[in-house]
Amino acid sequence: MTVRTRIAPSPTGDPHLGTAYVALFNYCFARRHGGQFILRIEDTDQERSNRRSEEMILESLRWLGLHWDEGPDVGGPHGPYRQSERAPIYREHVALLLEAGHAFRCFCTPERLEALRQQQRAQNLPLGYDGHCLAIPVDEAERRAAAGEPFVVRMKVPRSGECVVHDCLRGDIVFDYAQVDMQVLLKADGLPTYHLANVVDDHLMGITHIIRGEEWIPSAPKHLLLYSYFGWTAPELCHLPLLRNPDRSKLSKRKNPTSLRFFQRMGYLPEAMLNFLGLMAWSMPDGEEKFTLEEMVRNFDLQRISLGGPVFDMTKLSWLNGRWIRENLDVEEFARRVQAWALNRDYLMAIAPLTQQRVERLSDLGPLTAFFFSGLLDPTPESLVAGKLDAAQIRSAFDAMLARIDAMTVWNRDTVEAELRGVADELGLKLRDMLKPLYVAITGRPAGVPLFDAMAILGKDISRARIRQAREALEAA
RNA sequence: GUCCCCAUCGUCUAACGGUCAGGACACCAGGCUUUCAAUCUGGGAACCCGGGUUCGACUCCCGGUGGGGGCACCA
Repeated sequence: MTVRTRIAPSPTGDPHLGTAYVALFNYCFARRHGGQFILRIEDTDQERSNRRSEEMILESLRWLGLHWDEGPDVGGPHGPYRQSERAPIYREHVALLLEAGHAFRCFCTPERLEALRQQQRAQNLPLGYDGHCLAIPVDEAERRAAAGEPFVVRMKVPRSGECVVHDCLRGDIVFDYAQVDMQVLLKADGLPTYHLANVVDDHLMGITHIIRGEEWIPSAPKHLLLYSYFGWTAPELCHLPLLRNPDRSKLSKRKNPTSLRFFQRMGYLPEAMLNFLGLMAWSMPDGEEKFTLEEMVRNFDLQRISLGGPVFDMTKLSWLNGRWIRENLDVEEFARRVQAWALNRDYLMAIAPLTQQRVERLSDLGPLTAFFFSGLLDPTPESLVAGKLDAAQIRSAFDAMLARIDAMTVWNRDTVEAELRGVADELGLKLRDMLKPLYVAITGRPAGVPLFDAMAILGKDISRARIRQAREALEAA
């Protein structure tokens, strides 16, 4: 049996560091055992999934050099590799479960379910479906469904007994079935939920080892139950510890930069990123900290994973990145990397129109545009509070901006302007007053090229990180 | 609240019953260097607590505490 692993990102936002981390381990495990590594897009959430996000995720994983053997872009014998294109497959499988009595139609309204949850919460009961629609006779359920009444399909779960989940790192984990929810498998829109799609696809795609984040442990019993309902052998399960923020909570974009694009814009090398991710929860047998992807593959062993959730420490990443720059690039290659990073024609052409009118000598360009070629700026509190607003006002303005920026999917001059005007209105501030500290946060100086254009060019990730850093500078003051 | 997972320097980790608990980042002090880096040398810094098991526990078991995650028609 050849080993097959997969990374299955959901295209609902920026390419996440955690995706790269899990992908790396899946990649290494598959390669180490001469197997295949598959990329599958989990876009069953019609509301949140979007193509742009999918493109960015693929782009970032390619940038890192984690090549997949099968995927939506390269195809393969088990396609399609995009779940939204597999709807008929899931419906067939749901029909199988329904027929075998392993699943049932549920006509409960979202309102009823919400009320149920509230009641359970109030009484400190475990949350979960109460089995209301289990009582509906099958022929009646079929009639109502045929008549066009909206419904979902839920899986049946034994009301007693226990389920043993074998995790290859933790050993056996025991759950009472009583605490496993009767999960929705097929949503009212006809698309499957993660739980169903994931099981069906992993089986059909021949996945032998599921290496995923620890957050999935609690739903493993549902997955195992589904495998047994279908009469399939379940893959090996291996749950990786979650990457953490410095405060030890699960790594999140609210607290830290998590977008792979951010790290790219910051000037980290893909080799160093991968190397550092390989240092998260894993170590080389000889303790060596600097290694290539190939070396990691050659030495990879799941048993060397440590289970405490690692804090992602950007300072150490920077040190490692420095080593890669110094030790692995000759001057020629270093120059090429820099050029590809920001001294390329596209980037310069975006900046040129903003600067031409503002220089008297070409040499004025340096100070005027330094912030375009920088990472984080580390502004002082004094420089930020130079305008009409006081520190507290600026802080809340920054908070409001960050909230809006997080929600933005389209990033350009006009959308940035619109959102920032929105923030000023929301806070009852004059745009001009609010923009002054923002200008310093983004460019590090009191004046220069137009702000909205600068933010558009810098991109969402760096812009957001600079605002967050400025906000923190004021906090400390 | 409830279920589950986890627990070594501030951080990433090594150790898989017998080590003065090792390395790395960061920090501090020196050396080298025209500056700054880089680099070299040195330093401080950890086995969460309490019970067992054992001749012997960081290592195994139990309890506590602490941290984290899950509890959606999101993944």
